[in-house]
Formats: sequence, structure tokens, C-alpha cells
Amino acid sequence: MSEQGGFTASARHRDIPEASVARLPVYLRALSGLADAGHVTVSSEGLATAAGVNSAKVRKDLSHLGSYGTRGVGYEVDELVHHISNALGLTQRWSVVLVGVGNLGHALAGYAGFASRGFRIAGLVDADPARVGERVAGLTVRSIDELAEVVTTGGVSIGVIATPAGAAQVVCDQLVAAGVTSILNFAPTVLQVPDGVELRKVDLAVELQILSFHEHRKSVSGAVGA
Amino acid sequence: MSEQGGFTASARHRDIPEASVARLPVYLRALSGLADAGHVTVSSEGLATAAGVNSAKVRKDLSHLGSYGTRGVGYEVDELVHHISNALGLTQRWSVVLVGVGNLGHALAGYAGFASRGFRIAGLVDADPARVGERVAGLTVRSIDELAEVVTTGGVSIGVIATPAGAAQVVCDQLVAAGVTSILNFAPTVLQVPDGVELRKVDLAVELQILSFHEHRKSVSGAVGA
DNA sequence: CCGACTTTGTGAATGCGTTCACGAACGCGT
DNA sequence: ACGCGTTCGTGAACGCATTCACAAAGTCGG
Ligand SMILES: NC(=O)c1ccc[n+]([C@@H]2O[C@H](COP(=O)([O-])OP(=O)(O)OC[C@H]3O[C@@H](n4cnc5c(N)ncnc54)[C@H](O)[C@@H]3O)[C@@H](O)[C@H]2O)c1
Ligand SMILES: NC(=O)c1ccc[n+]([C@@H]2O[C@H](COP(=O)([O-])OP(=O)(O)OC[C@H]3O[C@@H](n4cnc5c(N)ncnc54)[C@H](O)[C@@H]3O)[C@@H](O)[C@H]2O)c1
Repeated sequence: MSEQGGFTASARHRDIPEASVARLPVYLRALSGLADAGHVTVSSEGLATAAGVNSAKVRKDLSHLGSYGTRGVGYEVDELVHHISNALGLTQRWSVVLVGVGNLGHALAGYAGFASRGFRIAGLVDADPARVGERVAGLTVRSIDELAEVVTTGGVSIGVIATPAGAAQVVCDQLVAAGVTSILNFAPTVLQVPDGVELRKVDLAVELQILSFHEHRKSVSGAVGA
Repeated sequence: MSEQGGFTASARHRDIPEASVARLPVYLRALSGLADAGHVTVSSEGLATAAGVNSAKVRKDLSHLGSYGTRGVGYEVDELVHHISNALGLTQRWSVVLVGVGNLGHALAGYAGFASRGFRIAGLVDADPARVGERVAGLTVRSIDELAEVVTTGGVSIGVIATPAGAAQVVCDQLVAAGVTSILNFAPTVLQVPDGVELRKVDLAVELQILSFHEHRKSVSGAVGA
């Protein structure tokens, strides 16, 4: 009860529905485009079009951050960028360690989107002795044995796994042990993490198979004549 | 009415909830692992553990494909693989065209997971004259001008976009015009597609920003002491 | 052949997310 | 100053997905 007074400003962060959180980055991108195009304000309808959703969703999502719109006008673009960035924690720079500097790892290491979104690659790590020491995207590949050190000294809180599936759980455990509390997994395997560690995954094979399902469905129902 | 009799076998395909479809590939992967480990049958509980979900979800999902389990025993692994593959349309080989053979495109082109899951890369396409003609992963990079031909002669129904965001909508339109009906987009931008074209996206920046949100949330609530 | 045990398949309950719909609030033109 | 048109913010309705919980259906040892 007594602590409620001190919470109100930041308490909003805590109960933003996951589905809304996932759309905030998309709004942010859309807003950048609108700002570049010279828009000072934008209506929920305008932002909705730019973000590929409907306007009710935009308003509901933004309402979780606070009341920053002006009725009859819309939202001020700059202000909204600021509030969304705040909610997503993008006002600080997060450090990332990338484990597995193979085929995909090279592409990720060289990806400009990391830096431009405020994420710093604090280290590249691989288990292959032949890869350790190689310079990739301005960084030297370190040994997996040095993972804990890279995490600690680099202030790393996010780990990206781009190793083969067979190594992913081991790497995941090592990341968690080193103190990483958020993990993005590109390996096609289900990972176990303890409570308190956030896990997200990107799985190309799954995406393709979902597309396959829809192609198949179209061809089956289409063949009948409807 | 007369055609209903002919429908019953395949009609199941049509009303599988999207959320279930998205899990079927994960079950498939889990079942491969179980088969390799020598399991002949598996219970919903066992499959649930392997797939990282709960058993009720597994049973509900599988029930959409038909009644292939045996009460008191579980599901026969091989049979289940067969039925899921059928439902996902993986009994046929789908051809894919990859547009944008840059940093990420190279990694995707060389990705073994394409072929091993039954997807054939029918062509690599790029707009940069310097890239056209280059050999990547056993294929020669073709010009974007030849896209329609690659799609038609290759029997391509799935397109993968790995170009910069600015070119993605144009490429998307070209793919659709060429006859592609499913698209997987890696560029960080919202794409418009006509009805009947399936669109999915993979967005690294969005994933990282979602993780950022959770890191931020942890650090804010953690600082208070609870 | 039977009874105890296991596990499926599925209605019912619950929860979450989306969409609708409208009152309240604001800017602007007159 | 005031009314008009626009747009936000949000309760309520709706729909989809998840989870619960259990009867039905099978196995298997004796
Ligand atoms: N290449 C793609 O386009 C692509 C697409 C989607 C998913 N993936 C997945 O991403 C992962 C990496 O793919 P890739 O094509 O880069 O494979 P890769 O074999 O080229 O690279 C894997 C790298 O991980 C390293 N590694 C292996 N075990 C390790 C360990 N225990 N600790 C640290 N590093 C270790 C290897 O030395 C290698 O450098 C795979 O799981 C793959 O399925 C790849
Ligand atoms: N590299 C990564 O790890 C990574 C990760 C996530 C997302 N992405 C996204 O994937 C896309 C590609 O990234 P990248 O790092 O490979 O960039 P890149 O610049 O290395 O490659 C882009 C390629 O697309 C080609 N291209 C440009 N316009 C084209 C057109 N109209 N038609 C055909 N080809 C065209 C270019 O010639 C180039 O070869 C970007 O949108 C990027 O944001 C990349």
C-alpha cells in the first residue's frame, strides 16, 4: 500500500500485454518512416496503415503506455517515438553475445540492424579452434571457454545462439550460467531455460513448413473446383 | 451434397487452427528425435515434453488430424510423422526462390535445413549486376529481370525476400506478379500482399526489442527490491 | 476372460486478444 | 464564444486458444 505512490510512474511498464509488446517495435519503425516523410503528428488510423494493423489495435496498444494522444488531432510522432522507446527499454544500450560464428553467425555479426537499433555486439564466440581468432565484422572471435568472461566484462544480458541444434542446449546452459537473462535462439530445437530467463526463437524451417501447409491447403481445395 | 463423400478424407486439412499448424512442425522435429532414440510409440505427455508444450495441447492439436492414437498406449511415432507430414503438405517437394543474395542471402542459400526439410531452392536472384553470375551454394545467381522465368520454369510457389527493406515491397510485388503465392520476408518492413497470398515474416530487430522490453522490465521492478 | 491401469479424445471452463462502438475531449473556423 | 468535425481512450462484446477434467477405449498381466 505505502509503495504505491512511488510506483505510478513506472508501473505502466509492468502490465503491457505480450501481444502489444510485440507490436511496439513495428510502430517504432513505422514512426521513423513517418518522421522521415515529414509528418509531425499521426492519427491512429495513419499509424495503423503504416504498421499493417487496424486502428483500434493501435489505440489500445498505445493506451497501455499512457494517454499521449490529442483528441481530434492524433499523436505527436516524436513524442510517441520517445514513449515507445522508453517502454521497450531502448534508452539504454544492450550488449549482446553471439555464440556460433558459422554461416548464419557471420551474417548476423555483419548485420547493421544491431547497431542501428541500439544493440552492441560485445563478443563473438565459437567452439571451433579454427574459428577462434578470426576477425569478423571488426571483432575477434573468442573461444567458448571465455564466454563467462565476455559476458561479465561486456555487461552482456542478451545471448544469441547460432550453433547447430545439437549444441544449442549446452550453449544455452552456459549462457544462463554466465548470467545472460535473455536468449534468442536460431537453432531448430526446443530449449529449456529456468524461470526468469526470457527465451525467443526464430525458426526458418518452421516458417517454411507453415507456408507449405497453406500451399497444400490451397491446392487441395482448389482442385475440387471452388 | 454428392461431393461430400469424397471430401471426408481431406476435409480435415481445412479447419486446423493456425496456432495448431504452427506447432505441427515442432512436433515433427520432436518425433524425429524420438524415432532416432528408438521410440516406437510415444504418449501425448512424452511428445509434449519433447516439444516444450503441455500434453493437453498436443492431444487437441493431433485430434485435428484425426484419431491416430491408441488409448492406454499413445501414438505410433512413424504413423504420426506420416500424418503430420501429410497435413503440412510435406509429401511433395516445394520449390523456393530466394531474392537478395547479400549477407543474409548467402547464409540462407547455404542452409542445409532447406533441403533436409524437402524444400528445393529453384533459384537465387539479385538486382546487383556485380552479383549476377556468382556461384553460391551450387547455384548461379540470376538477374531480378529473370525472376518470372525462374518462377515459371522452376515451378516455384514460395518466395524468400532477403533484400534491404527499401526494395522489399517492389520485390514482393514482382514475386506475386510472377505467380508466387507464399512469401517469407526477412526485411524489416511491413509488406502488402493481395488476398490469397500467404505472408510470414522473420524480424530480428523486433525479436531483440521484445527481449529488451523484458530486460528493462526486470531491471525496473528489480531495483525496487521485490 | 476379466479387472486394473493407462492414455486418448473432447466437451466445458477459462483466459487472452481483437474488434466494436461510443462518450469525452480537443482544434478550428466563423 | 461556440458549434462542428475529428480523433482518442476505453468499456463491452466477441472469438480464438489454452487448459481442465473425465468418460470412453484400449492394453496387459494373471
Ligand atoms: N544458415 C542459415 O541460413 C540458417 C537459417 C536458419 C537457421 N539456421 C540454424 O542456425 C544454426 C547455425 O547455422 P549455420 O548455417 O551457421 O551452421 P554452421 O555449421 O555454419 O555454424 C555453426 C557454428 O557453431 C559453432 N559451434 C558448434 N558447436 C558449438 C558450441 N558448443 N559452442 C559454440 N559454438 C559452436 C561451429 O563451430 C560453427 O562455427 C543452425 O542450428 C541452423 O540450423 C541457419
Ligand atoms: N544480415 C543479417 O543477419 C540480417 C538479419 C535480419 C534481417 N536482415 C535483413 O535482411 C535483409 C538483407 O540483409 P543483408 O545483410 O543480407 O543485406 P545486404 O545488403 O548484404 O544484401 C541485400 C542484397 O539484396 C540485393 N538487392 C537489393 N535490391 C534488390 C532488388 N530490388 N531485387 C533483388 N535484389 C536486390 C542487393 O544487391 C544485395 O545483394 C535486410 O533487409 C536486412 O535488414 C539481415
